[in-house]
Amino acid sequence: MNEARVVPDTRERILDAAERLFMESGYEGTSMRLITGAAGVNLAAVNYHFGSKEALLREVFRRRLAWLNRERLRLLDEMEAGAEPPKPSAILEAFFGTLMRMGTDESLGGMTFLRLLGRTLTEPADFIRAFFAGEYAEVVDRYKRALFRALPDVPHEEIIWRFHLMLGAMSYAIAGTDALQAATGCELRTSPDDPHAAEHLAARVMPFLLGGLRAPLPQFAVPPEQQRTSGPGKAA
Amino acid sequence: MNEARVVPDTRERILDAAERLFMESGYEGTSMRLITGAAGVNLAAVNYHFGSKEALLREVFRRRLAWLNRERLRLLDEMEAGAEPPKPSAILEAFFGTLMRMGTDESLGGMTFLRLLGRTLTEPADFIRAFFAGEYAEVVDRYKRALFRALPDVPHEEIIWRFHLMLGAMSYAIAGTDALQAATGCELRTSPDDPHAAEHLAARVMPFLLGGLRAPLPQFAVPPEQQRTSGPGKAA
DNA sequence: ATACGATTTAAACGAACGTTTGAACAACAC
DNA sequence: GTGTTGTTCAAACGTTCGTTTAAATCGTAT
Repeated sequence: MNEARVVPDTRERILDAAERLFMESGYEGTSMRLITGAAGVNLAAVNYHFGSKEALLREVFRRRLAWLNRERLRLLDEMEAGAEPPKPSAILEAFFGTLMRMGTDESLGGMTFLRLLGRTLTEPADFIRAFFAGEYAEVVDRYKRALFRALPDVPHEEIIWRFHLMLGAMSYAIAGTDALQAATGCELRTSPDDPHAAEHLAARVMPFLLGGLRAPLPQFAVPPEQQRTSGPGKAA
Repeated sequence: MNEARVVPDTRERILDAAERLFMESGYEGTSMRLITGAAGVNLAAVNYHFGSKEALLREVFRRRLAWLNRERLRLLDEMEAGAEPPKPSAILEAFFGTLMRMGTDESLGGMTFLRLLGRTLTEPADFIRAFFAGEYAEVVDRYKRALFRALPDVPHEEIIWRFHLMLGAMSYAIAGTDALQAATGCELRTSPDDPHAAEHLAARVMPFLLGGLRAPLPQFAVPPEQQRTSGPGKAA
């Protein structure tokens, strides 16, 4: 038979094990033998089902990002169908709130996937960066343009900068690899075990992000690419 | 002879090459043969001069962090010697501004080290996290307590959270590994080639960080560990 | 029962990894 | 000169890596 078989859970077992191990030790730090060992399958199973280790990583993310991308676009479509363009806070809530909601839903990967995502976004391997660029392109472009519309007085370049800064704060927070945690002696509880980790995160992070986005603009000359040359002052 | 020799630059050549290559490809992604090849020295030189690859990474950082830690403590000492405790903005300027100033000074590593630092802070390897915890412990503790004093109405836990979030935004920004850059089509120019990259960074990032630090506190119950139970409202 | 495609298995592949070795080489002390 | 000490070098060490192979096994349709 060729399709629609009662697929044995080998594929899923591999994906689950890889998701957890990649999160714990990174891509290069996790060997195929560790993955297949943890999944309880034969070493050759990864190459049979996915083709290569790189393809496995891509599939680990595709499985989760499909939902994330769809949900983010759906929320934005919904907001933009309204009478007036959405406010910055609503845009951030849709973009980052959706992400953090994944942390509470185990069927979407839970905190394990959240931490994996945060850590992998900073992996230097070329194929990883290329993969994310492709996976994120549409969603990021849509949200970027929504922010342009919501903040008409802020130069586009500044908005892009702050979008990246928000993403950085978010990635770092959910990654929880913070080398400073041990230094400060304060556990920030973003562990995959805490059932309320995602709620804590959201309540903690969202005000910070909004505060950063709406901070006064920097002093120096703004490239006059747009309407008014907003000097120092509230960005929103 | 046993000391004060006319040390050949082998050690420094290795450190410089390792700094650049670790920045480009990460710790696990950079082989000893690549490092020694780029430095123009023999493969065995690393083990002879440093002992192991792990020890090499530690030395790459120790060489730069010595100055960074000293300067950060000096500025804090200076501020705290004054009549009244330093304001949050001054604390952040000392902590993050010092970091960014390294990016302009090639003798301190320049943008290459800045990017390396940003990327390595998220490496999952245990020995890396343990090393940073030790290197940062004193400085982070001092600055943390300075922020407690500067923001007496904000719960300690909230300050620690925002300190980590600022660090995340900063790390991500200086790392410049942003997978989203390719997606947004906007080059954020944090490349080691741009001589003004560090100034751009500082002007861009500092207002964002301050805005985040001073954002309204989250709604939910504040642990009554301190004086007044500040509900939602400006944090500073 | 037989045939066949899909999957699993044990074993091996060549390549690359970090590290070690022991000889060669340099600079200085006596 | 000889001896000593710090450094470089080519070569090899044993291990682990991702991947491939070919036989064995399973489930089902004929």
